[in-house]
Amino acid sequence: MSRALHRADLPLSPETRRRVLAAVERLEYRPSAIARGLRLRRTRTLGMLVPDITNPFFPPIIRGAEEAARERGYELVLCNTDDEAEREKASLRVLRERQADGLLIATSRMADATLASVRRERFPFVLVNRGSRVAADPAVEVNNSRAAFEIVAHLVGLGHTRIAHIAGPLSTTTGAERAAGYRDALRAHGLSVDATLLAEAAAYSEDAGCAAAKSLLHAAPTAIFAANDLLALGALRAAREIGVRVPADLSLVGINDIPMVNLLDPPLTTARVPQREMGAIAARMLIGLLEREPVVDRHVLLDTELIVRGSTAAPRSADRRVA
Amino acid sequence: MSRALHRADLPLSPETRRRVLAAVERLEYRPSAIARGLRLRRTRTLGMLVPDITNPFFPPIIRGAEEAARERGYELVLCNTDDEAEREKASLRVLRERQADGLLIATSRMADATLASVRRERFPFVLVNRGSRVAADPAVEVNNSRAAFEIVAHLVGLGHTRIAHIAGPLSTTTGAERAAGYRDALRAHGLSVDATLLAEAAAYSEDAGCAAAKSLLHAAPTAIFAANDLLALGALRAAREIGVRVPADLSLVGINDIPMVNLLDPPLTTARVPQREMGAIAARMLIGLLEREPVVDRHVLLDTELIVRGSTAAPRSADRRVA
DNA sequence: GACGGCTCTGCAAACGATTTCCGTGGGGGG
DNA sequence: CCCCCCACGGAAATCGTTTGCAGAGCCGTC
Repeated sequence: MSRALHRADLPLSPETRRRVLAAVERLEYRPSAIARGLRLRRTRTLGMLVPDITNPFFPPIIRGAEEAARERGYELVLCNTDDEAEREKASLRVLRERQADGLLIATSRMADATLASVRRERFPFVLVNRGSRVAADPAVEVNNSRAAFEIVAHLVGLGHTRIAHIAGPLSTTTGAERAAGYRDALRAHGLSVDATLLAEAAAYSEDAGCAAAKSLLHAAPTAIFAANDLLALGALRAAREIGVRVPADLSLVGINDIPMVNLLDPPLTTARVPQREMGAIAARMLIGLLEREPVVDRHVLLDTELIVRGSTAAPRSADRRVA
Repeated sequence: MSRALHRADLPLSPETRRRVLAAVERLEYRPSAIARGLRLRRTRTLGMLVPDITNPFFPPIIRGAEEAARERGYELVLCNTDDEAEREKASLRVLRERQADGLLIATSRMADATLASVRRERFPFVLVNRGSRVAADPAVEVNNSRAAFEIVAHLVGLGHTRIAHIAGPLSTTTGAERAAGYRDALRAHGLSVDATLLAEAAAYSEDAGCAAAKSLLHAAPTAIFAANDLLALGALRAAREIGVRVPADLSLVGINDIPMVNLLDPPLTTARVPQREMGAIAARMLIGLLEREPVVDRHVLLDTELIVRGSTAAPRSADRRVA
């Protein structure tokens, strides 16, 4: 029976196969994924760890992964970790109990110990939107330094010289790489790196962005490059509260191009991350590893696309110079 | 063994139980949810159907459901249906194969046939943010007519008399109920219902809202009540494109209070739906049904809370009258 | 007519946990 | 001294699928 359904390679007369299929139809036979999982010790299920599905950055990644997985007959099971080690461990336990075949890890700062334990147990995984200290870990990342470089170049091109940066938590690879990219870009454009123009946000949240922006605004930057859109939104709120106009007094840039930032007033200039694609590539990579396909490129770097909108403009001094 | 772990009621000396637990610890024994599911024919898994996780309305509902489920030892498996009958059927098949114990159905317009088949097979389910023709179906809904009434009352209180409505798809229960509530509220305030001030959106999307708003603006309303925030965002875009100022020329209200609408300029007046709570209540209700608990209230109606922000103001004529 | 190569069928084992059933040994009560 | 009950250990059945193996037909060839 299962021979007729699954093993196209086995010799089997067309007539027999047809009869089996007819019986399947008639009895509305639905194989039990549970029993199959028990026997095969694989469930065609991928576990995905995200910090928080409520963060608009993640849903498109999830959908991308889900679609790529479904194309190959895999399902996706989601776990929110809230970036807490406790929840990470609990999620891992659940996914292991349910026999997930592999893991997509999109938590920006999973405790190193947790990641190490996954690695030690040889549980297949792919990192999404983050790297790790271990170069051999398969990962799909954004070219953060290049994104930072383009953003700084855009601001410099508009005439800005006092460009501040709200860094993401430096414990995350994205936060660290973007901050490094910011510094490199400043130097590449002959600008000095001023410590008063650099603040580390406590988290990738609007509140943290607001707090960081308020401290930065004392140093009177003409532009702020925030490490992601949520931080930029916080900075926008801070600017409003203090009475700084965007973009007249302050240009603002984020990263990610999450939904709705195009509807803000002013609409946010940002670097678009191909989220769906990122999720899809990661899922395909993981499935490739699981099925031991030969040529799996274990490290993908995705480029961002700078989307210039209304939140960036020439600084006032430059205006005057032109006028 | 399983006696020691699961059956607290059975007689067992404390010493023996302790020894078993110690062995479990030592061997790092992790029971396989797969094998247990096969034997027990229940998996402590809830399936959840949503149209699109990318729609910011759903993630908080999902998290609420997930947390309530986890509290009782259940997991949540998510399926996006994109409101397509095909995908709905496929998702149902997957969830059945994987032996989900019950379903949370948050798709606004699941094909009646699909819902009927679930009902016929006595697959336990709870409807979320929607009702159904069959009154006996357990559901957690929003008091849509009351929400619509409050919104219209707010606009009337500001002095508006030409109040338009962008209805959601009337095939959805939310769309139909809100449109009905809008009409009732107009009549209750002594205003006539004008067909030119009513448009049905093709979908709950920003684009559909933009298109509907453009057609409505010909009738020169002083306020638009959109059936949800995404539609309101579309209306906002339409107003901007046409050069109508919000709220000076046009007041705008949505429903849901999805994230970031408070950051728009102007921030959106809307009716907040307790999304997390809705998800949590639905999950608890479903688990109650599954475990055959006696007193399960099969129909919950949640109230919204009107959040007045900057997108609503007195109409210009009223301004003049007051001045 | 025997034999080899097909196709097909049926049997049985395994996957891992739960549950039930039964047997045994010891201790306490009658 | 006998009997019964309790705590515990061990064995077996079960869930539904996959898969290996053995054997039964059947046909064609030598």
